[in-house]
Amino acid sequence: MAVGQRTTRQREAVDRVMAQSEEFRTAQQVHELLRARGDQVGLTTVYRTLQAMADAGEVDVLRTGDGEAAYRRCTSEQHHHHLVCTGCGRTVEIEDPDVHAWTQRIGAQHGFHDVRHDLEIYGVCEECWARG
Amino acid sequence: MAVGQRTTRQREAVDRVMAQSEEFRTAQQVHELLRARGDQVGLTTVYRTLQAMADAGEVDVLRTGDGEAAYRRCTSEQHHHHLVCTGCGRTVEIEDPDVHAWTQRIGAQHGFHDVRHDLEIYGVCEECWARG
DNA sequence: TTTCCTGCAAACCCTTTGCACATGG
DNA sequence: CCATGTGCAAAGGGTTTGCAGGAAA
Repeated sequence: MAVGQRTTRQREAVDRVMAQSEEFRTAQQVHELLRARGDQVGLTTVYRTLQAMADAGEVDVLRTGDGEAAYRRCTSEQHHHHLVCTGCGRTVEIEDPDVHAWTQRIGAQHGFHDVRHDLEIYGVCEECWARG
Repeated sequence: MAVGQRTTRQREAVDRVMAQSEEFRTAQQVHELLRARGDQVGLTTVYRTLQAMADAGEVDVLRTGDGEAAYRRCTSEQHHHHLVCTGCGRTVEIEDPDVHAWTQRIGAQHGFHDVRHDLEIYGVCEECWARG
């Protein structure tokens, strides 16, 4: 848990669900999973908790093709990107050997401070491609 | 214009706006730009036209961080990225020597087809930094 | 006890859809 | 003509917020 937050039944439940999988899940999916396992947590709280976790850097966020926010536990502290299938949403985590350093260099060259970047890679995975 | 579509004042207006810039714009921004230049086009029509253009492969689509769809004219020009100042919005165009090739390689390694990517670099430019 | 958290309901906001009218071909 | 496009208004759907009650510290 991030500092400055209280330990509540609801947050522990969300933590547990996020901890047990590496898949991206929307807030609604997390909420449904919680219901399924008997943890009663309000949808609002799920939204707020996931946002807090994202702010704290505990989970990654991305937007699905139809505009939903999807969250997934960070599996590596190291800077990385995601290769996302636009067909099924399957995601592969990609280590980033060079891009980060390159963007820092570019930013510095142009006198920019506090440089960061967003990189998402999209494609159609083998299965979805075969399926048509 | 894509085949099988009628040429209307509204579509020509949207085409014109999209043609004159390489920036990503949301439907609402396009609508506002049209109003500003005196082209009266309904927001609904802007949405429908941009979707049609996306289906026809005339524009690229991506989702912004807060879930809006953003559209940009497909450019056959060289692939490049933008270094954007989060203070004043100033943008520097950056040539991309390696990132594109790298993402293609990564996608292929994981069996992905039709691989593309979005990369935006953010920072605070010298002036904004000095200004505090 | 004080401060933060929760959850319901309602508000929000972008986007899509139903429908009657307008218009390109 | 008539198939397609347009625009208003209303519905959709995910997400956020106001607020009163509840729980952690």
